Amino acid sequence: MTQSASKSDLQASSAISYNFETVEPHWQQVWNSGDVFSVPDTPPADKPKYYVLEMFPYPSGQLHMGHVRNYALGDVVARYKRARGYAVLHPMGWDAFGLPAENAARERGVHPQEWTLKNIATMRTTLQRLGFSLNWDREIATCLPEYYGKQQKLFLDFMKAGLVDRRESWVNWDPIDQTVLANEQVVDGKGWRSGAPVEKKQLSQWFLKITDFADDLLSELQTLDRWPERVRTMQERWIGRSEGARVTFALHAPPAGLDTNLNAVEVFTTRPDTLFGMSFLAIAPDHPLATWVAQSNTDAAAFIAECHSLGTSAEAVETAEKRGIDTGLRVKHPFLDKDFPVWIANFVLTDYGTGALFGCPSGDQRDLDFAHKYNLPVVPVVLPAGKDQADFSIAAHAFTGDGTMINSGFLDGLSTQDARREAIARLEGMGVGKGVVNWRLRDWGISRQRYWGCPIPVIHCESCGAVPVPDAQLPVRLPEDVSFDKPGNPLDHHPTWKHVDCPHCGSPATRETDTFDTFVDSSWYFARFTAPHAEAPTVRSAADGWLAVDQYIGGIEHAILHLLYARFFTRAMKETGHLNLSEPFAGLFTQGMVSHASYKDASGHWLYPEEVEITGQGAVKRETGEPVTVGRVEKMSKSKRNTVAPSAIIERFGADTARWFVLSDSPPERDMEWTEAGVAGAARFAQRLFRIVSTVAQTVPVQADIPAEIAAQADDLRRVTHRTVAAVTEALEGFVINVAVARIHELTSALADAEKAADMPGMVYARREAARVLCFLSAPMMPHLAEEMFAQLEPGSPVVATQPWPEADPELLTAKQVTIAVQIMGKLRGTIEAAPDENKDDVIARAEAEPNVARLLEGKRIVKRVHVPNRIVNFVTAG
RNA sequence: GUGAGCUUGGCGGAAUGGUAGACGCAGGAGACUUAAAAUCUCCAGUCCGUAAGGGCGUGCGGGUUCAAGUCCCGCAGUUCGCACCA
Repeated sequence: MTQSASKSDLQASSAISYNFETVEPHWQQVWNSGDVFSVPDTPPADKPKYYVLEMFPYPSGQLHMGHVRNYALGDVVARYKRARGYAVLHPMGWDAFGLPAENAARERGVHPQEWTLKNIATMRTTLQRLGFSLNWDREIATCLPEYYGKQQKLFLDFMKAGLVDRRESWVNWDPIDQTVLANEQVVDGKGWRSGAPVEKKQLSQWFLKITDFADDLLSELQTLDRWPERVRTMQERWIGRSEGARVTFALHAPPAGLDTNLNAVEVFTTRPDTLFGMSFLAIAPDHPLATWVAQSNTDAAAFIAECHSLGTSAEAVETAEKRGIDTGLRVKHPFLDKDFPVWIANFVLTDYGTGALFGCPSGDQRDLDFAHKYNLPVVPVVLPAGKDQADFSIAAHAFTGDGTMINSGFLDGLSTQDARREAIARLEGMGVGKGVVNWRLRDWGISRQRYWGCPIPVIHCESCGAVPVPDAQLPVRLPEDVSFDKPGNPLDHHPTWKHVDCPHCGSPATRETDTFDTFVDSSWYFARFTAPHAEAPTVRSAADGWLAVDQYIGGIEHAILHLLYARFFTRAMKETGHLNLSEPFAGLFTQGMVSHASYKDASGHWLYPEEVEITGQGAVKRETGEPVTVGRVEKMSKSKRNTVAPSAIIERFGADTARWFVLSDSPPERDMEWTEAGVAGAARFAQRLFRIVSTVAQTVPVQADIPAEIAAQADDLRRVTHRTVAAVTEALEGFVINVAVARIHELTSALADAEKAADMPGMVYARREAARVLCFLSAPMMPHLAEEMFAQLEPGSPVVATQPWPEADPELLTAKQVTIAVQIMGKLRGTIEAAPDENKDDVIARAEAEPNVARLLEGKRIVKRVHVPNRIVNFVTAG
């Protein structure tokens, strides 16, 4: 035997023991050779289809416990649905493009492709070792041309359909690394890697016009009734529909030399009713008019530069004082014969609305703060209900609620609602404004100045402009011979790759060297899984047959971007004929994180759990015995070193134990804590279950028919068995897997207890029945153990993975005898036994006679007798 | 600021308005063993009581009900998301 100490502890002592090291690979091999998890591209006609999908992993190098939990949950659904007679599509792939591969290349000189493929191989091995019922023949990796080439085709079709745009956009630019940074890569206004101050820079970028679908993406959220409410709410807020008006303010005296299209400033407002309360107009630092002003106004230029240097982090925004600079320009009010100053203000957002607003200090707190700082007038225009105009004024707080209009000319006396309508009507009549719907959602900028991503299939020609790469030249492959010695984008530095002839006119041209945002890759992989090897991006019979995904499972961190982009892509693919549905994910489940205690040694260094030993007195460092501080239970992360590697757990306890533990204690949507004691407990249970079922298999003869004579103990066991079938079924349907686990524990104990009454009539049948049911009920969670037990119990039968789910006999769902609680005034005073659905009067009479109840009822008058069948009797007394 | 969620033993958690604490972890006692591990049996919210039994208990304060962890109103704490969105 070549077992480690810990394994022999668990296994060597007991005569009957589940040897996962040989059993688990054996059944994996049986499943694979029997091809039991494969389904055809076109779903079979004789079964309903079910598509279960977990968010595919980024191949970082090692599977982590969060993955194990995610895929264990998905596998429970897949195996359960298969047993319920569905044709189940359950694929797996790799979200394989992204920055870590480039970082590895720069830091360790390994090529991104090599690094990525090696990671995939490692992680695939771990996943397969866990025994998930996946369609491995559908595996895809987004970094392979077989995938990203089809993505380029989609992009070109989107272009033809007018869903793609190219425009200037502001980016975070790292001047040292010569690269664009995502917002989360900007830390305190500096590049996360270089530490250089980040600059705002305008670049020409590709955009997908997600805002074309804003209305639909919002309204269709209502149809997603199997999505968590909070995810829908988050998306709703992200899309951010608001009704209001656009109003044009003409400059009072446009300065000479000003471009005529800057002669007026357009603002968006949700409160056109408060126009009479205006005291200034504010534009964003990047508004074209601000840029123009800064050319000749050094103070303005300095202010704008300062705004740019300020970080966009939450703290910076929160603490930033409202500041501005008066441009000296003035605009005419549409309704009043007055003009107002134009300020450049740091709190005006460039990319919301029109990047300009009119300030009404009495009706908006930000405007009020600004007015106070710069001594601008505050005119109250909305009178709250119950207030008197004579003594109403605005001090520290703006009034943002509804009321009656005052100081507002023709709007005076109207309600806020009516005033809004009237103001818009007047503006439209004058041709200086209109009612509009404004969206917070912006078009999706997809250009990234990076190597390890899908090349954008466009060629830039001096005479023809941006020319799509012809279909025949797809895929545009990434060159492999690239250098990461220089900062910036290796595609840009490559000596030959970008130089091509224009497909249009044939003259020398250059390839687009930007690649797609990796969110593009994950926006359609669920569709590709339905026909992963096809020439076209999708095959309609496959996609139409399998989609939508019936159950999508993943982390809450993707609640907004990934899910929104995927919803958009599905619509865009529908518009271009690649799909025929709008909503890709009919059901969504967001699982909680896996957390673990964190440990620090005396010098403050984090320690991995395997470096720490928990003793009766506390925690000590395993090697040295020095004391260890046990810190908070936190999400597993490398920085806190509170991670546990799945591969190590599998090696020590086996796949089934790891799976059982992550499913056991906590409800799937909540965070769970990984503990050494917990996983050891799961391992003990696996052994116990195996031992009990094995004992039945080896010692209880087979009896095909239900015996005529059956003792009470055997009947009880049968009732527990059938009730457990019903309870586990209900729990799995409701995704409360921890409860299913608890019910399996109970049946296991009941079967163990039955051994004592092994000789009673009917026990042979009842024990075999319970053992058989345990195989099937535990199979979604511990599939290898289930197969091994079942093979012992019924040798020669087909594998559990291909067998139907057990059915509960309705006759056996009720107990033969029920315990009824007896209360007086709602307080429990005793219990009595009764037959199910026993006559009400008999039950009440016996309840009243229960000794303790009778004692307490003495001398009391019973005014009411409440009887809930099979549950409770409650006496209401008086006096 | 704003939206959503959560709050039950030492811990994770269970509970169609009907015996609160299922199931598990940790703990205690015992059996087996030369011993340990493993396994098995039993105990276990809390307070009073030898016991029978009783008091108090699901964050806090009210309410509805024969009966509230569950429904309603208010408050507190906590977590997460978004955040100068005009």
